[in-house]
Amino acid sequence: MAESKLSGTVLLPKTSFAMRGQMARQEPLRLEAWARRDVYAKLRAARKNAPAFYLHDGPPYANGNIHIGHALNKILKDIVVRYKFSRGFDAPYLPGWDCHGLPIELKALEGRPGGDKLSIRKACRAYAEKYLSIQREEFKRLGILGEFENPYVTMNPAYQAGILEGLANLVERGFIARAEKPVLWCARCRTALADAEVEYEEDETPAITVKFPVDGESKTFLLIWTTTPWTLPANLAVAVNPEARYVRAKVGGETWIVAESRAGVSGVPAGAEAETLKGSDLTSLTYRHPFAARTGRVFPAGFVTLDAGTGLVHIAPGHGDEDFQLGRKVGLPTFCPVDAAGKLTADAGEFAGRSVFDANPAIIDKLESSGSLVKHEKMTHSYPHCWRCKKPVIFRATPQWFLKVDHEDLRKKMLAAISRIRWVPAAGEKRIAGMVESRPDWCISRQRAWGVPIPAVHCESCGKAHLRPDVIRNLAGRCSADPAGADVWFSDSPSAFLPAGWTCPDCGGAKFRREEDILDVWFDSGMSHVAALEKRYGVWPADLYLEGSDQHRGWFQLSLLVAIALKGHAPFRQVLTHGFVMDGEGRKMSKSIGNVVTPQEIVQQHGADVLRLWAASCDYSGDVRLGPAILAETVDTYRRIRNTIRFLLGVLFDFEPRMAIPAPDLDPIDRYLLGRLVVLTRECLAGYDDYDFSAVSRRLRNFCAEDLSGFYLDVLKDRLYCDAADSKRRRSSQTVLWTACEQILQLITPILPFTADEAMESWNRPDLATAEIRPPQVAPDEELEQVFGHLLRVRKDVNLKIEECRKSGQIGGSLDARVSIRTAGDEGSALRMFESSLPEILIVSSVELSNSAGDRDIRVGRVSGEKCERCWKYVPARIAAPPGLICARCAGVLDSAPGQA
RNA sequence: CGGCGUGUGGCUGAACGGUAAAAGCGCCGUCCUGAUAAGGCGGUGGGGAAGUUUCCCGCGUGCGUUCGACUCGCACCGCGCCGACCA
Repeated sequence: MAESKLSGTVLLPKTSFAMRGQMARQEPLRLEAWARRDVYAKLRAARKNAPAFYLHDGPPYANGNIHIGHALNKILKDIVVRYKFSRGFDAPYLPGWDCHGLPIELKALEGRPGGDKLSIRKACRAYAEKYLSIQREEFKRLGILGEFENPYVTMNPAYQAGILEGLANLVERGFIARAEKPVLWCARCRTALADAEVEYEEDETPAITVKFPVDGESKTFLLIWTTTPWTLPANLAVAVNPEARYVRAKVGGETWIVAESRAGVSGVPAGAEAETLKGSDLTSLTYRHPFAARTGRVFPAGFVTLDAGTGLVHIAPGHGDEDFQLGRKVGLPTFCPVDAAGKLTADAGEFAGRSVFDANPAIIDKLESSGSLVKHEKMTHSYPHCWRCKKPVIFRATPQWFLKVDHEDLRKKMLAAISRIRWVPAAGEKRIAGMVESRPDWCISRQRAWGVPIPAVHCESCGKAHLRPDVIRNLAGRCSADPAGADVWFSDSPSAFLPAGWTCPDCGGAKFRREEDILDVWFDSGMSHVAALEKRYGVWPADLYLEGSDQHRGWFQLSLLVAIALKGHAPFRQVLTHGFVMDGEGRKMSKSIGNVVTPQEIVQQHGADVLRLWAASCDYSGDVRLGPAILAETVDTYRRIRNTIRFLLGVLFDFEPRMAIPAPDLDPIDRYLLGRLVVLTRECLAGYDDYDFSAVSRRLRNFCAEDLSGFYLDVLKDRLYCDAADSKRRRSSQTVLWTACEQILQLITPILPFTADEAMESWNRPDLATAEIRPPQVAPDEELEQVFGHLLRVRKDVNLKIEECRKSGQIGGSLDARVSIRTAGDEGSALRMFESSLPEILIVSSVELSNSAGDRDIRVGRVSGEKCERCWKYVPARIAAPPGLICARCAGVLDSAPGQA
């Protein structure tokens, strides 16, 4: 057993860094250690006077467990934050949560339909708190670094105060106005409904075609069609498609105007004499309302289609969204003669007092008797119903608070600001600009319970609503002081917030009712740059916003809107967006398909670092994919990187910086690798700076696989294992390996913080965790790179020949090989320069080099001689050095250090 | 239906308008057993003649611009995000 004794003289890698990390189990322990050491605070302290980089967090909604999209988003953010720290920035990360809003209110309401506003709000708060805690733990488990113990929370009184202060400033500047807008309304529940609160069911309704007499032309009528006769009392106009073809058809002594393609179904007999014209030809006409004493006009509207009805659309701005939009565009009032109970009001004339659905037959009768009714049919179609009481809902205009997008040129200023922001990817600019251009005024009020109140007061005598900055600020002040926060608006009387003795400036009234509406949740989160970032850090604007691409319409836009209105500047300098997570085939993840991948299961199975590596590997500029195959690949990549680190740590077990060889004295192959390392670092830093993390992770993986495992480390094994421990050759390599290990650990830290930390711990290098990354300071050596270019090409071809030899059974391992190379030119001189190192570089036992007149020629055969029992190379003659027969080099090593091991 | 994106081998993904399938992974074969639940080396798109040397087709589909198109333009299809779904 001579060999086993000789094995003891070989310097094999030694490390406590395990080959398999068991990350799912190890990471939680590491998290505890981070919490104990408070690494986030340490990092911040280490960068106390450094330039800062503020990534401002977009608050997730505190509802449900986190999904893979949350994980992608937070991991990308954490990579940025950790990278910025490693480049010497102070990069605070203040996570936030969005807590108000309908989904939570609906959840909290489940199983407890009753309750007053304050008790509903209490239940909502408890619900949001619960999920905030759950999500916080889930985010922390991913290794996200930040102020998780003191996040910004939109339902916290201090934040609510921030929202209100912002609102007060907007009111003061004249951005907030009250106007009517149609909303989905349940007459039974007497409340506005959100889109999420309606369900569509098949319903039977009347469908009538009605004649509107044209002004100034006798016996000429516009034919309109509707399924909601009760909206006719609110009719103020008719819309036509300006591009469509219409006809004036002669029908029994009358002229009916209708879309050409709809004439038949609208009651025009086939073959009727007809004159065709364009929709735009109709837009100057006026008509008399069929039963109300007023006239209306015909307007062009792109939304008019010809797949139903007559091609002429009855417009009631108080009862339909498109009607409302058109009405606003052309200056029609928002006429809504329907009250909260769904009853027609006095403005509806003879139909006053009837509920809208009862009014239908009465109105049809009236039209019938006045000869205005052309057709009366029944129709079934899907119609919205209240999800609660299951009754059909109506569209009804009610007063709402708006933020005026064109006040003080806000829209123009937004567009100007958009062009000055760095959008990553660049397409984001076009996307958000298009949305801003076409966005309507922002309706900021919601008729719900769970949110920040809009502290307006209504005069009891004249009904006028007053939204006053001083009242808002009073409430803000109360919020800051009272743990109940904005609840005080609902628990206290409105006069408590008014100046003493204040009376209604319109009518002198002294009694006031409080506004019950709350703010849209987008107002909450859109204010975060002041209510969180600026309040907490005194910093404004943020350097970076980083969210999913859906936020172009959401958070990015509304934050921008609020910021430009308040401050005239964008709240961010750069905006980065990522796509959505699809399954392995690029399909949307859905429960019904069963292709949902959760971050929880990946973390549990493979650890957070694998999930982070996946996030870092994908090209997030579009949608990204995640499925079993992709996950398996990520796991393999992780292992490759991990094992390379493990080997580096292993071969550095007996090295310390004091043993380092000065740069000029390094062995050429070590200098070569150092050069590669410089390139690696530069490219990785450039990748990080461009937010191209997939380039970074690919570059790191390739470096580990190709430069290190495939070449450098493989070549080095002989000298690291078999040379004398403190030989210059060995120390030279270790000098560079040391640097390589440092660099790699620092470069992977943003992506694989758990693994990097584990390695630093095993290496006893806690200093690396807070150190800045710097490329090794070495001058590029082009000559050396060229020479190694030649060597690597030759090596490739030698390997091909070796493989042939192996296939034919002549040799097994490459050390069984003897290589002869005939070559010339630059390659020849490069090889000659390294002649004595060629066996090592090629990992063979002997190399003969000769000049070639023509093409390069490589031959490989079985080496003769005897195998050294220590280093396994073949030599002409072995030396007897108990316990075995070894080569001269090995004998020398054992002589100088007999106890080596 | 509209706006904005996106589409390259089994997977992740490269490619100034100029030789496509870079590189990696996976897979297959093989060596090693001193990185060992590791590591090295080699091979690996489809179809057709054919056989170790050539030829044809292949960057979602189809047109177009060009001497030349993965790259530019148009249309269509698939997928995704955001909206509009109505009188």
